[in-house]
Amino acid sequence: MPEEPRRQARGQRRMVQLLDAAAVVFAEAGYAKATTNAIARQAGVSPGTLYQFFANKEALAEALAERYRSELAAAHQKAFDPGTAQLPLPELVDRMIRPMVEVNLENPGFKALFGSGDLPDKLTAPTRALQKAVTGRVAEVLAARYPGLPTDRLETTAAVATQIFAALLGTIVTTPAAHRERWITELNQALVGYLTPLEPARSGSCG
Amino acid sequence: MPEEPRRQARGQRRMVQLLDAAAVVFAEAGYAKATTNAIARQAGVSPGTLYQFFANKEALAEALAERYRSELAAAHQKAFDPGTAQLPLPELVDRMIRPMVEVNLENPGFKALFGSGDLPDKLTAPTRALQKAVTGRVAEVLAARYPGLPTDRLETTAAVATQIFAALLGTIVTTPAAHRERWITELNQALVGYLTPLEPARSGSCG
DNA sequence: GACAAACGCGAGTAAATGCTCGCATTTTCT
DNA sequence: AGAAAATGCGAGCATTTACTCGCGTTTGTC
Repeated sequence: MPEEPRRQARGQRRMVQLLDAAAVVFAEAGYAKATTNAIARQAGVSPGTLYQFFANKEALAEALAERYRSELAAAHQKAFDPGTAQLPLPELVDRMIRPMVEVNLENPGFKALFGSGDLPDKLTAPTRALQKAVTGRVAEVLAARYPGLPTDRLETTAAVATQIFAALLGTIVTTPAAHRERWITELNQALVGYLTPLEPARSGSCG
Repeated sequence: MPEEPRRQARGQRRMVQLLDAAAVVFAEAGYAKATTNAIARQAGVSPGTLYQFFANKEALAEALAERYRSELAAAHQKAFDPGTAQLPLPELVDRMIRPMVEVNLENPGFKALFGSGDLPDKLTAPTRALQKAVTGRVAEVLAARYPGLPTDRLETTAAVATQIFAALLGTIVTTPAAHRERWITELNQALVGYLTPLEPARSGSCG
């Protein structure tokens, strides 16, 4: 197999440019209907140039998914001081939700790679990686808050919470900003409702 | 536009056969990657024959969605005696969930038309119709249980509940039957948790 | 400056795919 | 029986699309 060429500064910039273009086109058309020619055009580049940097459409999607993965990790790291896990549940959930919604609003292509279930088998890999990264984060937080929870129960809960999140994400990001808060509240309530049974009984709750 | 020919019994059977085949192929490949030639082959029929009965791929999907819509309605009608709405919340949710899961298990193509977000714009119509039918059912039940709820709040709640359901449906139907119950329980808990705040306070709950 | 490697182009290709068309067979109607 | 309508076939068309290739330009290194 041909080895990766040693990239020049110009090439690195082109790659960023192409990923940006891919994000736009994926967001507009979805992965399946997005064409590599359209991505090249969006980047102001010829199809040949695109293939100088990415072996195929799948590799492009993979690289884009990797970018999102790292942006997500950064956003979460910024939102989690140590001690966050001890906050009241609604606030904890809020702190997990907001950064992810923001990443989604800033990166239009995210949903196309994260949410959709109708992708060709080959793309399952990058998508699964994204989902797994998110689920992993959620699991960490749950583990910090509920130290007594058995591992398998924890993983199940994290998976369900992530899927609920993914389900409402589409509605949230496609809603005009004016009414967006309403759906975020709704998502918050759904997650809080799902997680509340795990909370230890609060003293004084029946004052 | 050419009017629909008067179908013979043979033709009606072919249409059923083609819808069955479409369901299988959609389920295996997803809508986008499913080819009409493959559907015809699956039905043991030539491509020309397929187009004798369905104007195009979209019309095929539409007819399939309509079939699912009616199966769903039948399943729900069977599950709802009058008075069901007054059951304890977990049981009510269970009664809503089970028939839909069953319909999904019996109809492999359902998820491909119901769940996926990456569909071409044209298919948005049948998909939306399916989602709307389900959401409508949910809204009816919620209206019966919570008569005081304002309409917009009711619709929002129904939409969210439906999306949560759709999100976990994929996991449920792809899980081997042995572990399926576990995920159904999880879905139940998520929905109960989300809806509990709407319940009127139970007397004696702090006995 | 000279050489190689990376970059860039865009017409072109092979394969896939939704769909058509001419023609043959079967069913329905009178 | 005979006409008309419905059903059936499958080679093949028109289009799309991921990807290639030959060749020219720019960049980095000595």
